[in-house]
Amino acid sequence: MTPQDDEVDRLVAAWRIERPDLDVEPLQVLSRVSRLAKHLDRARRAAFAEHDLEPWEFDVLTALRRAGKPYELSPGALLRATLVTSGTMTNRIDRLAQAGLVRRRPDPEDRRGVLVSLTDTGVARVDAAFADLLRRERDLLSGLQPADQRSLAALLRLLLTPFDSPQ
Amino acid sequence: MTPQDDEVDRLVAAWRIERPDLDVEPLQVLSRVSRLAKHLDRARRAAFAEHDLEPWEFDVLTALRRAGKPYELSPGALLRATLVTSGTMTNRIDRLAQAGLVRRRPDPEDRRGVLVSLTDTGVARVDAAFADLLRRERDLLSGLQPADQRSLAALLRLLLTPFDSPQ
DNA sequence: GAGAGATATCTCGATGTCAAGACAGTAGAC
DNA sequence: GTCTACTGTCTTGACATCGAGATATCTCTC
Repeated sequence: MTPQDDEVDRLVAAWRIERPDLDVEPLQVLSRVSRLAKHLDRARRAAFAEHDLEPWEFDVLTALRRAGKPYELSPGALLRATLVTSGTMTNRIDRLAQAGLVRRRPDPEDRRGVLVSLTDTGVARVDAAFADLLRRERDLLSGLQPADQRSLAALLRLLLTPFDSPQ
Repeated sequence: MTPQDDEVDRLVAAWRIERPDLDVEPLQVLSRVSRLAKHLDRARRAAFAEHDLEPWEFDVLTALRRAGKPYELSPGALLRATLVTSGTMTNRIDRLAQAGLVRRRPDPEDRRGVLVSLTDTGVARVDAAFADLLRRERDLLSGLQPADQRSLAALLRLLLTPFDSPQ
């Protein structure tokens, strides 16, 4: 009934020997978050490959899709949604437009601004990829009871709130 | 007593409106993991900047430090510890060696192999940066009771085990 | 002991990201 | 109205990463 050790257990054990003077307890949570994210990235990449999408393309397209009709947001809104810098977002939009998945037009209300919207092809692609992603994510979570999933989500939310709520 | 909403709550709510046909529950856990990892990366970058270290440098140095005296591992062991590709690891070792933080020598037991070890400077730098990182991570976790931290770690371990235990 | 396949490391080209700064346009204070 | 500070987007150059493939060595089988 003892749970199986993972890499982080080994890592923490090693630190306890090498630096017995330090309290390495925080690693139990935060190293797991980082490592899990890295594994998730790989799983996502594999899932999207079947739909001819890169993870970065998917991130932008889903942000637009979630916005609802007419599936249109400013680059600024997109970079806040995806946690990348403005230079990165410009580059992403350029390539998505070139691939025919999004369209750019000047913002009629703010002449500095631009509005980016999904094309029909873009909507279709992101819908298919998203359904597929959810299938795979459900699979990754299948080791957890529904109640455990909810506790996990709640605890993670506590950690995330300080980052997400400005100030 | 209702917990504060975070970005992921907003994201999930948006999906429920746009795609009511899909069960987006998995996002509650996995999107939080990804977003948290992204925020963590930034926090780590800031912490290491004070010690003149990049996150990738820190990752390699800590792997060696954890190995214990004589702080020596093969590039292969290092890339398994850090989840990067072999080309990346070669590049990292090159630059760390150039910075005087590690040393490379041929493996006397396997002529294909190489052994990488920390220099004294390397040990000192990683020890200082690690102590600092732990301080900051403890701070990030201060919103959680110790018992909650343990549950969170245990739940994350369950998700991580399938990735870490080969097969 | 010869051959086949596995392993360890490195090389190279392509690419996505970031940081800093440029530029145009907006908005608030006086 | 004008000035100043701010905002939104884009440009540029540097750089870390990946993936595929090259090379050398080891190991197992026969």
